[in-house]
Amino acid sequence: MSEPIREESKTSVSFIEQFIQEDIRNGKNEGRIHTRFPPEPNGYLHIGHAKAICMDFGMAQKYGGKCNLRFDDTNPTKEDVEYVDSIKEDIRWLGFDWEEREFYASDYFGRLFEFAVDLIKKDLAYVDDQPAEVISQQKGTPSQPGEESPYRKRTVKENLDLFFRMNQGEFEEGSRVLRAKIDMTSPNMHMRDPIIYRIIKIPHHRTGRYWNVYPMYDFAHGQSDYFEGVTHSLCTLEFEVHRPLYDWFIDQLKTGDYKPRQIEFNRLNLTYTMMSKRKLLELVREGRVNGWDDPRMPTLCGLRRRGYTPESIRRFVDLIGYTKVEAINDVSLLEHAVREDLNTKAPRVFGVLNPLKIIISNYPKDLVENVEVINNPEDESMGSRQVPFSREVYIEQDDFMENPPAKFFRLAPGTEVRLKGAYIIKCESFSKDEVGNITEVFCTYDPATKSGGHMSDKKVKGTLHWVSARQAVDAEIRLYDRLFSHEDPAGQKDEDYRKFLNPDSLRILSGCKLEPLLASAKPLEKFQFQRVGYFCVDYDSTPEKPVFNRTVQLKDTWSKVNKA
RNA sequence: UGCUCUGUGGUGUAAUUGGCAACACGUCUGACUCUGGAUCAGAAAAGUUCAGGUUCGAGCCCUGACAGAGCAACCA
Repeated sequence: MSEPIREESKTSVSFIEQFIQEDIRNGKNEGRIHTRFPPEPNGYLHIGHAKAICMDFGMAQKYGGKCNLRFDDTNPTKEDVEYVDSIKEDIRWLGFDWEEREFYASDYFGRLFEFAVDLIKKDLAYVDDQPAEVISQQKGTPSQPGEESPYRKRTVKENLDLFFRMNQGEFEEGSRVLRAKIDMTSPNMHMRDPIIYRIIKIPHHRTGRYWNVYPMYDFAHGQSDYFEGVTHSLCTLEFEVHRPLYDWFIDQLKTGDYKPRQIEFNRLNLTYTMMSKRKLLELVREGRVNGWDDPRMPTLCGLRRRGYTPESIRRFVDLIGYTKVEAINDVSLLEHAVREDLNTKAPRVFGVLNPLKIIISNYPKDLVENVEVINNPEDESMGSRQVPFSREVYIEQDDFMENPPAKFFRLAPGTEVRLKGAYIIKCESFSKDEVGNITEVFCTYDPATKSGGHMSDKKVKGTLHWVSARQAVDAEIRLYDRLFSHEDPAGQKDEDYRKFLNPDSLRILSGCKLEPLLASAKPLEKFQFQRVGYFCVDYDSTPEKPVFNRTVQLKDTWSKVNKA
């Protein structure tokens, strides 16, 4: 027998990978492959970042290179150590390792400052004393060229003096900036004398009050790549127009042949999902969700708590691919990826969400039997377990119908069904309360039909999952639905997205009945409740009060029966 | 009105670099019933934004339109 074709060999090679292969072929940068993942520590990582992480670390892995983790911490007004820690945890959880290469743009503040001084000396940078609005006005518009600042012709000596004094804290925030001297008439706005240093007096989370000037993104990113020996700087599409500036700075800086290269790819967008860090922060602050790790959030910690596996997220990223098209990916593909993964990993267990009591009138009152049930029919190695069975059991409310339609194979007056792993029972009668709700169903069982017994091959139309009433564990189950009811909340006008919030995104069911072994389930353990869906034990679960989050629903094909 | 990028079934991606447009998700059929909402079998669905050109042959090359996105933070 030949080995099945490896998943990897079926996947096509992205345009980025083609560039990388070409660079290796040409012996560029001695054939080294070195990437980096550069988050700004101003929020939690979400599934969009997972796409970048998989690319950055994935390419290094595949081509025997390295991938650095670098925190892009050039703006102390927005950043915090809280985020640094969560980012590291989430990358590890996803399954990637930066080894000892944990870097910070702030590590390079000294060298960047020197480089800026260098540019000043070469008359390629100057201090501008104008206020922000004036500088912005002089920049022109995308269709109209800008005009030069009156300070553009300052002498090198004066620029040097002012820049040092800016850093000594002599001037107020906003009073002066350092700009690169490039071309105010360039068709590319980013080349119109970009601001490269600004005064900020808020302490930095790592360097404290040491600096009073901080480099802008464009002045830090490429250079940091260069300092670290990065060869391929992969980022998202919106940085495409920054590339000439990226190259300009590195050309001023580089001394040998080595040069990093920026390549852009498309961002991950998901239907019904909002990925803007700023807006996610708003949802947290306004209390519309219960924190960054609320299972409805698209954050990695939210998905983790919801029961998504790192494998399923990596698989999803692999499925959607990397291109330059602004795509909106269907969440159903992500859901498919989790089902696919969990289907093989999550043991099947009995859990009844909406219990209906069955009383088996001819079953001995005090008898408790243990019946054996397979843990995963797709994987024998997962073994089996014992489940207690007794005279009173719960089944799912919608597994019983008083007036069943055609093709309803479950329990109804006069019909027989098998209780999975146990006996065939027959419905004899049922009782209702004043308002007409069915309260109890009375059945009889046939002792000869026990699973594995001599009459066990008797045919019945349906099989139901159940939980023994006396031994059942009462649990709380949280059903999560999509946070937004609009397919593209992120595409809406800034403040509009709130009106697409789905009021039913969280439903809490209490009094759910589970089989006893689930009382000792550990947080983050995953199960498939037979016929109901995939569930994950929540962090705040206790043996006294187990709490389960629904990871994802099974595909609902049984509803066809109800429609008929 | 400028510059940069992008247009392939409903969605996301392929197409050995010029050779019968393929795969996945989704949708719809059907089979299977000691639960597996799994699995299996099948179907519908694009002629590649449009118009020219080169070629025996174009999704791919050329020209010109059209459409969408990004760019005017002392954010990243």
